[in-house]
Amino acid sequence: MTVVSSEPHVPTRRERTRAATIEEIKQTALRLMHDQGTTDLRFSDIAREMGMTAPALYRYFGDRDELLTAMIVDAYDDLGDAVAEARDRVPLDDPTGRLNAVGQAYRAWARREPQRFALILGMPVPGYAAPEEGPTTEAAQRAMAQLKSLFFDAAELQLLQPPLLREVAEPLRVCAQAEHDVMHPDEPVLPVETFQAMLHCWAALHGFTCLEAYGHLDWLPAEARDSLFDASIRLIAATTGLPMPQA
Amino acid sequence: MTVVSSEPHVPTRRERTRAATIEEIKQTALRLMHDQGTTDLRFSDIAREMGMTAPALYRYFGDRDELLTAMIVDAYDDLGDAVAEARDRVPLDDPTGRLNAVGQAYRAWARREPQRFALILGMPVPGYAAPEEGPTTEAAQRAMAQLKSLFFDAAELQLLQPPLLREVAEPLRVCAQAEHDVMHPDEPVLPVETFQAMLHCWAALHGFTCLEAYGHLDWLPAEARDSLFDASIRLIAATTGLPMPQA
DNA sequence: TGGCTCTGTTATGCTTCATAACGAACACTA
DNA sequence: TAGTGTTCGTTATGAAGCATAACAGAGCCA
Repeated sequence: MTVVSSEPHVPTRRERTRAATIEEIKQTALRLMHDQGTTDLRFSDIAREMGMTAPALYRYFGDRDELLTAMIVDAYDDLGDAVAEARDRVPLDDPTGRLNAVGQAYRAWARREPQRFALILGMPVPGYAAPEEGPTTEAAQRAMAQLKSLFFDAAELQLLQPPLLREVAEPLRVCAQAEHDVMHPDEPVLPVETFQAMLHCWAALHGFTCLEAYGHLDWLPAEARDSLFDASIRLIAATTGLPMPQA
Repeated sequence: MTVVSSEPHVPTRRERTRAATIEEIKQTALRLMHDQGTTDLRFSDIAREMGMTAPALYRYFGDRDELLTAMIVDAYDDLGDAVAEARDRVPLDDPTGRLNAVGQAYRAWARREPQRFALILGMPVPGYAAPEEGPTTEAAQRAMAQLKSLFFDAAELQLLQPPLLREVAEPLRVCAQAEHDVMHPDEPVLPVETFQAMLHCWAALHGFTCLEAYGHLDWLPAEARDSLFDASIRLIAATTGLPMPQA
């Protein structure tokens, strides 16, 4: 029980297998969600799939909600990673290209895993009460920071033109300042109108993504949806003051 | 069983009470969803609330999905009505004001009834399979037409400037034409770039609404959210080519 | 009044979440 | 190598939900 070694924590064999089981549970739950196409998950199904009985899972997650919380955190992290990776594949001095990459990654992730997308950014799962101030909000902030940093980098390189809408109402103005002080005190302060435009950008991107991921754009053929998305990204770039590609 | 009267259908007493019961079931389900804050609904709860036993409900809805379908249709209709009513309160010659009214109505409805909003425009409820080609898609199209008609009216009055983005990729172009021919063959044809902008408009509006309704903007104080929404509406108006208010 | 339908009931079966009680494997210590 | 406590899994049990079956009373009509 007492850790004597000087290393932070040498995982014992038991801890390793335990961690592996936890991971397997989450993976199995993920696969089941994906297969069945719902955000619903049953302990019995997971256990059956793993060749175990349902009560055994309670050794690892005290509750159905606890498993859900873990999966929500994972999903946020995964989405954030996907976005960050796509963004960083485009050079810093091409912020519009980076925005496009971020948008495409966001969209692709949601289409690839609509259930996880619904889990984190949709309506809370029936019967699930998110832990207050818990790890989920942290994970959400981490993911959101990936989008913000795009604008920070662009601002630093002087690549940000004024956005389409210059006026910012007072409540949002003070709030932007507060948000900056709390979340990014070390970053240079972003123009308020850019902050406003950025939120609009997120909303527009998110809206398209939701509609598509949940099938509400199925009446459009795939290529038309792609065209529309491209157009939306260009509109978003224009409204936020990112340099337009050629045209 | 055979209807002999010349009137389309004189509802007999039994039919009236039956319809009333169906209505009460839906109302009760709605209230429970609202109270519990989920899209989950249990026959047992509804029955208990109505002073009945659960199996009795199967006389009115053969299935939990059947009840859900009915509620989805109602929700679409209700949303469509709310949007149309708000829109028509603003004169025809002020399309930007009408857009604002539509946006506010959409947003207000979603905030007032996040569960119903999730029901129709969110991820399908766990275990619910929407009937193919059923009444839900019709209801959805009716609701969506309320937004479109705003643009039709504006176009008819020559109040539509070219949108911010003129280029429209080929796949979307042909698709817009087809959509028009199928859905609104009698209306004058809308410029393709306006069609594109309109979809972007819907997505942006929907994105903000989703984020707010599901609590992902709770870190912003209410007045800041209002400001942001106003700004978004103005941005949307600008991108779609609607005349900007004063500025 | 007799007969039919409609509407509700109780009884039943299956499935899930969740807990309790128990047993076997493991790791560590003497 | 044998002993001991922890960990992990099992079966057993209970409560609740969906759904169906079988049955009983009320309404309507000849």
